Amino acid sequence: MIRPDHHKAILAECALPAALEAVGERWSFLILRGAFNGLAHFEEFQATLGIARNILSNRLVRLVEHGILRREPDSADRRKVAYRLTDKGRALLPALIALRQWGESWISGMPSNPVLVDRQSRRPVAPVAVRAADGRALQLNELEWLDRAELPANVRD
Amino acid sequence: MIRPDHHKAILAECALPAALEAVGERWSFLILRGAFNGLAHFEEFQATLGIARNILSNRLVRLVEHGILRREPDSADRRKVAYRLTDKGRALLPALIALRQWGESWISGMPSNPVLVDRQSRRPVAPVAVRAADGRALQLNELEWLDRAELPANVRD
DNA sequence: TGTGTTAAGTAGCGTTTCGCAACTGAAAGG
DNA sequence: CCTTTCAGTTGCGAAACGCTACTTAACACA
Repeated sequence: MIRPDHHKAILAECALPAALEAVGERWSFLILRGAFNGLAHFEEFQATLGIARNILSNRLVRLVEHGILRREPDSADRRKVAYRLTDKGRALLPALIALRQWGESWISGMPSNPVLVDRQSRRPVAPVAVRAADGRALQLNELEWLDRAELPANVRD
Repeated sequence: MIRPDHHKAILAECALPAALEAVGERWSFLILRGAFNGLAHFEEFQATLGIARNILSNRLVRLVEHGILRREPDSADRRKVAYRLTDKGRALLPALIALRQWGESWISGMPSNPVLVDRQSRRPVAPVAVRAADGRALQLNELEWLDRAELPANVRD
């Protein structure tokens, strides 16, 4: 158990605030969802999401600054600019899917469209879960928060 | 592949906007992280997170309205109120951990504290990943977005 | 070469949300 | 009583958001 007087110090060492600073704004996740679904151009995002143009502009700049999207001008048509996911951006898929699945289960109550499927089986992906190193899905009562200093030394890094 | 003219209609059927409406505000995830770490009282959240009191008050009300936290007055000391995670709130753990792990890998570059460990092995949990129904972790190139209508009928629901 | 259209923004302006600090009110505690 | 604690609320300035209109550069084609 974590001692109450250490909560503040401990929670400051968490990467969650840093992550939220990059993608925590209202539209960021929706822009990323669009990108995962193949949107790439300013006008595509704008028309699809219905986001205000100045906000979209601002979010795209910020996502590029954070290295989540890459801004690549089209050499064939120099009016066009494509915003594409970087590896860093693609790495957000589990978080995005986890959030979407939560919405399906606990808010909308129905499966979203489009469905993310495994290309081989063409079946929907499994629910995103927290798992042990060996792959077992873990419930909350099988989990525990541990101060890093209390970790067995061999797994500390 | 999804036809461009259907993007708007299709993305409207997604549960992500609904999820973000519930937990997409700036402090919501940090409040939840606090709750997962055992915080329960107004003053605890306020002192630990350094959030403005009016914002905290507003967020707690909203999270309770969404059924993510439960507001339970303390029968022994009637000044005190405990905010505790509901099942709906607890179900957000995978999304929260996925986001935190992304921050560790791509922003802070170091493991966060406290560490979430499997109680049995006392080792950190595995990276949250998108997996096939059989448990295989899937890369982005093994995934595909499919319109629900194109799903094999036997797995459509 | 002029005319119209498209892509990607920018600018102006009102509304909403955020954040700080000070205040309130009820309930312990001594 | 008198003080402290807990959980908020209020007032007000600053920042973010959203709508609409405007701009700028680059095609397209006659």
